[in-house]
Amino acid sequence: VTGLCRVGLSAQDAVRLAPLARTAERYVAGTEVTPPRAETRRWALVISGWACEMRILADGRRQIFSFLLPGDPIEIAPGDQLGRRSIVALTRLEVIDAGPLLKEDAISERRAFHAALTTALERQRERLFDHLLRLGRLTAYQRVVDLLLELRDRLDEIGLVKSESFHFPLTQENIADSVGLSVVHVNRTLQQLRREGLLDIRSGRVTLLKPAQLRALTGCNEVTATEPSKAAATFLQEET
Amino acid sequence: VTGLCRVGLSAQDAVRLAPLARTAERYVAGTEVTPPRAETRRWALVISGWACEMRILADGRRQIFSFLLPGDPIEIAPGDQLGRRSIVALTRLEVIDAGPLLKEDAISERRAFHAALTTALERQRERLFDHLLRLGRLTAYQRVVDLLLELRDRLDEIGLVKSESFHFPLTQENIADSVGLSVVHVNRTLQQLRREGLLDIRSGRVTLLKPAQLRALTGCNEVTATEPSKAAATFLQEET
DNA sequence: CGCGATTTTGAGCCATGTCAATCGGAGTGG
DNA sequence: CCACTCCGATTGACATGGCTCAAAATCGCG
Repeated sequence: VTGLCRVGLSAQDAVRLAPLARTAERYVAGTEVTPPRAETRRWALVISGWACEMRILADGRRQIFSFLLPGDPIEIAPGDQLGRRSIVALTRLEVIDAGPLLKEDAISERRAFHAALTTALERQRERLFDHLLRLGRLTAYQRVVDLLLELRDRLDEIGLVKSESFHFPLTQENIADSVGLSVVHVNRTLQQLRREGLLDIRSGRVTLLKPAQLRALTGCNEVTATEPSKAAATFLQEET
Repeated sequence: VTGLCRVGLSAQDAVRLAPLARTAERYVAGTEVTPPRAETRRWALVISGWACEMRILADGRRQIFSFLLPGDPIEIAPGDQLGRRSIVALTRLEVIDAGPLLKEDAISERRAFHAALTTALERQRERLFDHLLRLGRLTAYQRVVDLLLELRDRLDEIGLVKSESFHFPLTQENIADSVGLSVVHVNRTLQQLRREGLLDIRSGRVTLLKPAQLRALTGCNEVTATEPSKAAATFLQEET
């Protein structure tokens, strides 16, 4: 039920829908979430654990597109395979099939769930853009910080952050595969952050020691909506 | 009508829906496609010209998330602004509002359009993953080639490629903003490709001289679905 | 206690960025 | 038709961030 709450459902709706979520699937770290059998698209929800959306290249290198935390929806299309996009558990993982929830009889609960799912998917999409920017325009140092801050914020929303500290099961290799760096360089970057006293990262736990300064590091991508930057204004000259 | 065809509609459906597409908006290169007035999400279609989905950073740097070609759907949410994600015309651009098409009375036409839109959006999403991989795991040389090949294939689908040659309005700076490189380095990369006789790019036109070799360059991301690579198998050990 | 997975270190290299200048073509006004 | 301007493409010199390779040190776990 707590898992359902995390999707963005009210506690009431979550309680009512809970019976439908009996069918939790479990995965071990390193296994792939099974794609749909038929031609149809499949929907599921992460209840506990971490997973990622990734692609594996022929030469063995990997690119992680996104991390999936409790409450995140999973969408798997029939075409999604190893070479395209697969969902892989990074820890022990609990997932429930969203099919029954979407077909729930009670209109209001179904509506609520549908709405929650839609906004969650929308936010997932936004995160892809953030990630694109991270890979395209940020420095290694900034990429790592930016990723950690994203994860902090997402975990915070589902109540898994306590005084800037949270459980962190990612391997340095996972981070590297996400932010497009080599493991060695991720390691050096983390060491620098430690040395500077900005964060503490070790044995499955991260603590942000100076959150404000960390945010300032990647703050270059914050634009005050009320006052578009001069550069932007230059680029977007109005039609004359 | 040709524009509508490009969305993936049959010629018949396109003809029937054409009257609804009278309200074409026109934009000049460099202007932003206007976001929705209200709280609602807005849907539109590119009829002619090129646009891009981008974000502008406070320091003036940009990241292009995707290029939009004729037939591509545009989705603009209320939250999308300069600092987040904006749609900017790269050439003269014609766009029609998809609202009326989605509300068309005739069921079958509406269905057809809805289906076309859905699959187009799905493919757009897939392209984001390709782009993520491009930025995260490919070399400068490969990134440029991979991007050009994507554009070639998309243009080919809408009949704008003739013997491996197509109109190409992108500036080297646009390419740089897309693939996350500096303009200077994009320039050098293109020169190398020219020198090697792989492609001809100049004055708004690209010709792929050796398509097969170009594809081979980025072929590292092709995995035969029937035979997952050994590396993948290693990573995805089944539960014991 | 020992093994595989992960993290850490060091050395050296090269891909890519930065800065700054030049060049070329298209439009524009005189 | 010419001088001027502006934008995009091009070049060279130089700096450096991040990669590779290879080895060692640690950690987690059975």
